[in-house]
Amino acid sequence: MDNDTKVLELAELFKYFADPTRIRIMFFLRDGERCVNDIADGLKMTQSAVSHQLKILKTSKLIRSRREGKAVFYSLADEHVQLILETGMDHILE
Amino acid sequence: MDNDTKVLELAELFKYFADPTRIRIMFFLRDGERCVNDIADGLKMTQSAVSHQLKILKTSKLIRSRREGKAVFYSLADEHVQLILETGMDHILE
DNA sequence: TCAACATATGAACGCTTGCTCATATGTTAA
DNA sequence: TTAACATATGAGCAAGCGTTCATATGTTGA
Repeated sequence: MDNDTKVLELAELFKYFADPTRIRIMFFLRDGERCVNDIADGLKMTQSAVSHQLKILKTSKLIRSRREGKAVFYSLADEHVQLILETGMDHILE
Repeated sequence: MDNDTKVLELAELFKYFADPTRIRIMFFLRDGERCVNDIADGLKMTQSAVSHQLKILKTSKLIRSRREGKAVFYSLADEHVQLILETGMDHILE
């Protein structure tokens, strides 16, 4: 991967963290997996808006999904996601 | 600071990392401070575009500036900036 | 198979953002 | 002060993005 590609992908990655709704969703998933409806209820958002954002987060590999019957459960993809969130938070709180 | 404010500020922070031009500028500053013209030359951008982005990065406290004669030198603000960039890069390269 | 529920998706709209172009401000040397 | 250089800024435009609304797809139990 050349440098230009790295820069583009890095900017792309941070773009997914650059929205309050997605941050809230990722924070909401820190305690473990949740289904779409629970996320929508918990964050007081429409099911549609949540689902759109979940798709974006999943496509970007920041979250995972698992179907169980009618429900689809989402969870954070790996510890990088948490680390990025926490480093950002450290910066904010400084 | 309440949670809503934290989320908004965190999203705001990542927004500044979410642009290839700003990433390139920050990478360009990793080796030490540089003046506006050197950045524009090094990144093959117009002086105006660079200056606009530098203002954004400085307002958001991701970079610092220091005037020396006609030139203004910019540098990364602190180690959080580097850490966020590096953690993001680790994620990309995984 | 059909009704009820859970989730996903497409279109459209309003808002934001990064660029260019033109111009303004700041600084030094003469 | 004035010319020359370095940097900053304002207006305007094109592209991208998050939401809502309407609808489609997927799944289960009867």
